[in-house]
Amino acid sequence: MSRVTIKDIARKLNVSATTVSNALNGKPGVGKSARKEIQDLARAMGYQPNYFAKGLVSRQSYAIGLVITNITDPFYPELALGVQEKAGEFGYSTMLFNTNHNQESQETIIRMLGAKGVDGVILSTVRQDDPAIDLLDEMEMPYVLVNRMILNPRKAGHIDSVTLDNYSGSHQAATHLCRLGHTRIAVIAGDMDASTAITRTSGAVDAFKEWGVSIPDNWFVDCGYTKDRAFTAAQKIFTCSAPRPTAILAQDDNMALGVREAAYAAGLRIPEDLALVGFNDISFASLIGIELTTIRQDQHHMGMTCAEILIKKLQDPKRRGLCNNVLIQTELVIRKSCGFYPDGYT
Amino acid sequence: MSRVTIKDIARKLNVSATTVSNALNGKPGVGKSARKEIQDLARAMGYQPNYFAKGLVSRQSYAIGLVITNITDPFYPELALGVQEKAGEFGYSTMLFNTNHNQESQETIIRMLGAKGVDGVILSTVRQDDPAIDLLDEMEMPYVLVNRMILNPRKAGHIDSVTLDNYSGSHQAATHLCRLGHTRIAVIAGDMDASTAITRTSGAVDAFKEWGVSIPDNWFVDCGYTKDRAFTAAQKIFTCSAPRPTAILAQDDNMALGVREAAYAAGLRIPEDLALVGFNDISFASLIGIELTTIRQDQHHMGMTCAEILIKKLQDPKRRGLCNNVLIQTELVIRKSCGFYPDGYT
DNA sequence: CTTTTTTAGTTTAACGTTAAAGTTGATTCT
DNA sequence: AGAATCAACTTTAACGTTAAACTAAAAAAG
Repeated sequence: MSRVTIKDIARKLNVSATTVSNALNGKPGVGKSARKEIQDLARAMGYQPNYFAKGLVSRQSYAIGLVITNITDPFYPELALGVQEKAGEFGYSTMLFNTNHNQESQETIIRMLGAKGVDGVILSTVRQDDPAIDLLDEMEMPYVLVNRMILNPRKAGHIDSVTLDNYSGSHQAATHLCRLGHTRIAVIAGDMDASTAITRTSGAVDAFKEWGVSIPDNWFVDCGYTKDRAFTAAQKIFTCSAPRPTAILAQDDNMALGVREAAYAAGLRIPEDLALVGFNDISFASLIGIELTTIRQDQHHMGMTCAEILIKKLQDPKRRGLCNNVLIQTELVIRKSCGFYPDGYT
Repeated sequence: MSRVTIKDIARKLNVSATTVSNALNGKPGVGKSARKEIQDLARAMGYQPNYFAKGLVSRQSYAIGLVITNITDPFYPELALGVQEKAGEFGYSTMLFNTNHNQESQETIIRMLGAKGVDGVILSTVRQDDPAIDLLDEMEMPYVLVNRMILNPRKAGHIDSVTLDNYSGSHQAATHLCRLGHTRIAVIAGDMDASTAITRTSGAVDAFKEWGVSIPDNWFVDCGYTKDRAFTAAQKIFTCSAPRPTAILAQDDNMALGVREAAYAAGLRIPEDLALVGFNDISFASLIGIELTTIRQDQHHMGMTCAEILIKKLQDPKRRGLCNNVLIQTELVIRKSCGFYPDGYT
């Protein structure tokens, strides 16, 4: 691989290595004809600058790390793609790592990213007071959070984040159920140590208040963002509650799918016996037979946005002091799972 | 980041940099007590070896590249996860790149991987006679193909690959349809320039022969591996063919979902009016209301396998000459989309 | 026409690590 | 006891690139 070095080119043309370097990097101090000669020869010889030598002197890797929980969660692929595309535009490559929700491995990964010399990190799905954040601060590694923000106002002011407008998304979803006349609504919440779940819950609670809907405590289930846990939680609600809820607000489409399976298992029809709303609009939510009413978010855009914030910050030291907290707007997508079809939708 | 160098440690302990390096890398020539002292101080100072300096002298990056078409295709996340996990076990990190089916960007990506000094590449979904392969050979970059193999016997002998046993998988699927009594079967084939599609088609064709089923030419559609194209292809078949096929063999679950939507749009019920088989068993194939009969494959295992082959090859030059072509076994998963439920399945 | 400035270079050193060759002084062998 | 071996180091150089300081000649300025 890349065996041709700057020195080889220099030797052939009887110039110094520095001149070659300057010529190829568009720096001044090289004559017009010599520059062209050098560039042509470099191309002809298939010269590729050595990444390690460059990194050693510049202390830049032009690589960023993207740390997610698990790429097999349908929430992430589109996000990862957005990050990679935007990073690619700036000439950065992306290293993707899965923590599998494991705190320890998250720290190991971050340390490794540091050792590999990435220029910055995009960190998804951190918890409040996550030690990963302190670690990154300590390493003086630039980073941007995505899909979670730090709510603690003391920290929040200097931590960049790109998140959904979870409050208004969840408010929209809850309002939709209330408007359809539901008054017995259960909320299957994601991990309540996550900013998304906290904010989504408060959006729903406020909507319920506005509509005068009150909900028993045991219909708020803090169950963790997985299909299986949502299945179990829903099962419990269906068997233990009389009267049963007529609607369920799941804070995530995967969880909604879990609820759906539990509902079918309990002999309930959707939407006839149970209205169901999800959150995320993963690709499969639109399939015939599923047709989940949900809150759409543009993960691709989220990915692009956080990559852009990070890289601009890397490239422009002036931006270092500024703090970006971007809220991505959501959209209510009405399908069939709540039993209300808008005009033109069949 | 990683500001502590070997020299800092050396200076503090009045030894040479080489001794520190040797002590930390477990090499001989360092006294027991000195070694311990060095290791302790290194830990205390938070020493992290500089990746670029190491790479510059060792010419190893401990990074591999994984080139796929698009991570948002549900086929890939599990594969990517498997690659990363296995690579991680060996201390390698993975750089993921999406070609978006674009030949040119694939070549750009491979060149960039070369420039970034990855030690090897896992390349998915190449075409027969793909220029990417020549490029990798020319760069003398070790690589393993996954999900495709090169059928041309002149080349095949020295190209590692990990693929499904597509022939027998497709044979199983076709046999299943024939055994259920179908004789009017259409095949929606993926891109016929891909080894998977070629092999899957030949497995199906052989099964049809064995059952004496003959199929008109226009019921073999070479349509490209996407849901949308499969939708269009199926639509055409439903409207143009009389009598209509009673079963469709889709060479991919996404395509099967496209066929499913087209069938519903044409007023056909599944399985009553149309039996449908997919291929891959993506996670959504099992959802209630979809319940697609399909061929399961273990992408995670595929990912692990190809990462292992690549890295073992990187680490052991003796293996360089050997060629691995691993076939991963498939399994027929019978759900409801063909109208036959085995015992215990409701 | 001398002095200053500019252009087009060169030389040196540094980034952090490690391989290779050299230097001690102690230990073992005969 | 003297030679050979060994252990525990050190010194030097190299990996490929670039920043910084230098030089020589040409061009511009006075």
